[in-house]
Amino acid sequence: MANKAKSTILDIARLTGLSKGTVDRVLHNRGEVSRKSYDAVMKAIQDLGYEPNVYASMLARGGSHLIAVLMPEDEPGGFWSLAAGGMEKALDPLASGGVSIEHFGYDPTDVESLKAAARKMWDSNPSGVVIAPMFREATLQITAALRSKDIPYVFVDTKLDDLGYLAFFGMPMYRSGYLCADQLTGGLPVKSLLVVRVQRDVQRMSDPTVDRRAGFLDYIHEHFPDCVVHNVLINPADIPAAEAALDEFFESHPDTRQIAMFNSRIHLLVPWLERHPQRGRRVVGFDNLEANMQALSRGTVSALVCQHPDDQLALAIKALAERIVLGKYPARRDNFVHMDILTRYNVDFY
Amino acid sequence: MANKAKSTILDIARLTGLSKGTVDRVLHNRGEVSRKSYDAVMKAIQDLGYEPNVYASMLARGGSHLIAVLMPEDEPGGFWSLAAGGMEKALDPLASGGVSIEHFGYDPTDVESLKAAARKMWDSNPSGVVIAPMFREATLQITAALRSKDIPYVFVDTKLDDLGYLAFFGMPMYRSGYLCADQLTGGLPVKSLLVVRVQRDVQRMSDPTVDRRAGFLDYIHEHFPDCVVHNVLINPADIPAAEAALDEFFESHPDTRQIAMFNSRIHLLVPWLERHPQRGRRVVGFDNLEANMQALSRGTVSALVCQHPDDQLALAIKALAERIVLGKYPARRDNFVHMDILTRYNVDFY
DNA sequence: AATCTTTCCGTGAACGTGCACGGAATTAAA
DNA sequence: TTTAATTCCGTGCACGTTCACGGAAAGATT
Repeated sequence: MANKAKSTILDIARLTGLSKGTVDRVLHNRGEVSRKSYDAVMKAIQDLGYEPNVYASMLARGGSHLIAVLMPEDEPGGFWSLAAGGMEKALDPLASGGVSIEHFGYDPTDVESLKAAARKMWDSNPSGVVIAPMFREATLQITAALRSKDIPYVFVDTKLDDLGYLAFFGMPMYRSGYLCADQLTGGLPVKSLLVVRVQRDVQRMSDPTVDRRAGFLDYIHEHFPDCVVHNVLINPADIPAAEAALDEFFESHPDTRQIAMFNSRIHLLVPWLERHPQRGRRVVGFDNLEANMQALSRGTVSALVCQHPDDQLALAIKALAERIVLGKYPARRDNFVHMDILTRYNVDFY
Repeated sequence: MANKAKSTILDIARLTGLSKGTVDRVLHNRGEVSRKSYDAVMKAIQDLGYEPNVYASMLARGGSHLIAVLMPEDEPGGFWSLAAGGMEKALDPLASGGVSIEHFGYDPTDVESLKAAARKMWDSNPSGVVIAPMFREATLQITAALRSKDIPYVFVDTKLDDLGYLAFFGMPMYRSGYLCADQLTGGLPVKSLLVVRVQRDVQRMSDPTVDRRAGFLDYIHEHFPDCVVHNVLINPADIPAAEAALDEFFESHPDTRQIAMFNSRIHLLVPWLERHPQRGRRVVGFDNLEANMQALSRGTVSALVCQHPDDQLALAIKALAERIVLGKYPARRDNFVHMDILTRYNVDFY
């Protein structure tokens, strides 16, 4: 911006009477330079409006920056598999070459597998790490270690009460619950509705959907104080039992027309829903999993609120890459992706 | 992918017994190389799985690629101003340095201004051009000239019946009308509704909203054949007259509750709407203009269907940059951005 | 056979930065 | 004063491409 003719490291050297070696040292502040020279170079950088040439830099360094992704792994078509797709997206052809990405997956229900993944991650000697935290304590240990080695890390999906993170990319969970309730009711009074929830393990994992649930309930209570919110708990591993629970519920509440789920597994209900069609029913779930979108276009599901986990991951990686390669800090530390509403009429273009 | 150790231009030279100069010539196929050598080099490229090093390439070329954007210009906060924001977005820090962008604006109601802008554009000697076409004939002349100079161009927003374009980024107009109708009615039967339309100039400009209107009407006729669709024509330059027209309409149709507009100017109706509140009214418009979003969060407008013109432009520029810098062709030629539904409950995170 | 074209190809200097190496300048220790 | 340690700094090669320049080889023309 300052000078039209892009100034180089050599210009700074000439201007200060130093050599490019010294300039290089202050640019990467790795010491071995006197206070006087340091100040002179800094001033020259300001005056000339110097900006490093990324291409020359990348070329000289010979690439090889590793960004590690520490993220749960699930079945193909699942939420985390969808998110994993964002890694390719981030490897934009123009930006690639210099950075590579490695995915260290772990079982979201098993702390030990996280620790194992973290060890492997550690061995790969990454320049930056993306973390989707599931277990608070274990993750805090990891981030502490990263901080002590000055390795930047960004959170995705869930944020921990940790202060050293470079950035966070996620969804505004409370608001997403609010939005979900609005989509479910269409803004029209409802007497009773059903929320299907998944039984959580006893382990104290971080569960972001509690905020979503709060937003949902607040909307209902604010708009329709008389509405009764029923709950049915299911176990994803035991579908027959889950369907039996639904049968039982609708036996005693045949008039309930609205069904919501707060995680990405609404597709689990689809077979049952399609065997039990109901006039005027509305079903709202979350996230653009392939199975969910199919149910959407068949009309079984009315709407999906999407947070695009792949975009979140891609943005996280990009922020990390900019930090590592250019030393640039993200504009905002906490970034909330926008919530998209998917219906059968706009699902085709996803 | 083929070889782990990234192969270079020099590897190819050694393998073929030629020199890097020759290899370079076939890589950019600018002739001056015998058939035999050409084939040999091509084979070696295949065998080694050679991929050019973008950084070295950019560095050597010394940057300075110009992408010209030939796009209408309107008032601040207008549709095209929003789109223009995508230019910055495209200048991703990691990708920048090599390409610069220049915007050549024109008056969307004046063919002559397009021609003038095209001349300026031509003088800037661009390596690629993004075009948002408004006038068919004049634009076809421009693209013909571009083709004769082998300058790639991509269409944005509207596509012309032109075969030489590199890519197109736009919205599925017909489907967006369909979606709009669904959002307006909520899927529930409606007896009558109002469409507010803008008087078009007589000039034969390309007007993509006719497709949108078709999609809208088809939805209505398919779902609610008894519904009457009323039209009110307004002139954006004469708001008082427009409001008078609305007064007149609702005088004779007091029961009509749903209002739609097919372009981005729904905000023009907002003052009138807020002076004439009506219980149970639904208003649906298009595009995330600042004024529209404010009306949304106040509840005056019920929903907006957004096509993110800025993203379209950013994607277009990116595709062009990849073509110019890397010689890479986009995966798909016709790209439809997804349609986002905005309500007052998810507008905050845009 | 000599000269002139034409076609093809190799050479070498940039591009701007990173980094290892060694050496100068300064200060401390003898 | 000499030597050793320390702090600071300059030199020069490497990274993989691009491109202008000049020249060899082959063919065409006398």
